[in-house]
Amino acid sequence: MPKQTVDKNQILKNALQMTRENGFESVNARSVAKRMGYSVQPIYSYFNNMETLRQEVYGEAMKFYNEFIYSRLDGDGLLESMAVANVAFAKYETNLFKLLFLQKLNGLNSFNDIYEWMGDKNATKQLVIKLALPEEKIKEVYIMLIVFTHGVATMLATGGANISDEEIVEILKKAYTAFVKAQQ
Amino acid sequence: MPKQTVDKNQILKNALQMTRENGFESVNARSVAKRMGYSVQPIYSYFNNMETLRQEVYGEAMKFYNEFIYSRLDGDGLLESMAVANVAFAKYETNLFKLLFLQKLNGLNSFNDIYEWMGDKNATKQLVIKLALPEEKIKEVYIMLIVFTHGVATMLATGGANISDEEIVEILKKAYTAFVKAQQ
DNA sequence: ATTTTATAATTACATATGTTATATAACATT
DNA sequence: AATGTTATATAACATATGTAATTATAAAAT
Repeated sequence: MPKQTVDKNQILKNALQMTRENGFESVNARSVAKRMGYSVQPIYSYFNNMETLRQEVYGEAMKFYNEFIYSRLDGDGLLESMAVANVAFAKYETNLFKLLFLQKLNGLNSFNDIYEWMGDKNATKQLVIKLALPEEKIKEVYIMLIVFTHGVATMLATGGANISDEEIVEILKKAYTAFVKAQQ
Repeated sequence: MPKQTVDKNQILKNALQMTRENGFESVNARSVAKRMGYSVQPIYSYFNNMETLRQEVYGEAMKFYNEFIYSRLDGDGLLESMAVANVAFAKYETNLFKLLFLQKLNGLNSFNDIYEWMGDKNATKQLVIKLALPEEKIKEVYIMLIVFTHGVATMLATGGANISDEEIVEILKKAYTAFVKAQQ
């Protein structure tokens, strides 16, 4: 048999990269195969069908997102850095952002869920002390800021907008301050 | 010749309706023709190609949006009603919202543009008086609220979320209050 | 009544993509 | 070395969609 030259990880890596560069829709059997210099056949030996390949790419994208955000978190200003990182993701990884957050969100049924889903309990505790506010109020700041951040992020991802990083930080800071102040 | 039974307006109306019900991607020559009980031929006599049909559907969607929002504006609480109406649009006209606001926004280059684009100058004047704040600060409230609103709207449109209208109004009110308070 | 012509239906062709069937070649086993 | 096994390539088929060519039909013109 011919040497085994293709491997599943390489396929996923390439498909993820294509998603980053040209969007999720650019991922199809022929395009991935062509990019890798192979035929489509090997793809089907590693994945039952394109649907499952896409699901795995989605998973890789989510991992990428988590690492992206995590690497940018700052212990001192967890909430602010979380917000800034998310917007940066939307700005610099637009195609991944679209895939993960503008297609179909995992079941989100109340704003409370947002907190449960994204909330970092450690950050909450820190803030309870730092801001001298009860947990309930911190939680609210959290939720409001996430929603606001999502607004900025979406506008950047869909608007082809050209807003500077400085302006982004500024508006996020303003929002954070406003939400904290509202609780005091 | 056979009676002229198809007309351009009917085509657009049906395509818009299909967009509302099943999403913009569901609009193609055959699907529209089938829905109307005709062949695809008449479509091509009214539109050079599907691309232009889609552009006109986009225009109709925008008209629909404007009427939707406009009909829900309340002179007393212009900003708040604007926010609530936009979120309602995302919730109840999800497919139109996706088409208009999650695909490609018209060139948006700074947050100032948001105000220029959506801002209602009359509302601003009213608020300058009502809140006793200078125009610059009202403008900022405006921008912040639009961004926040867009966050809520997007989450509803993409999340298959099931957030009650009451909860929506509540969180929007909170945001508005916070942004106003921040300026005082 | 016949012819013309506008309108729509049918058919056909092109391309993109998913997927499967077949062929080929390299390696393993005997 | 012959045979079997398997990874990959190639080719083919299926479906969806855009679009153009051809045909059918009914209203209008003559």
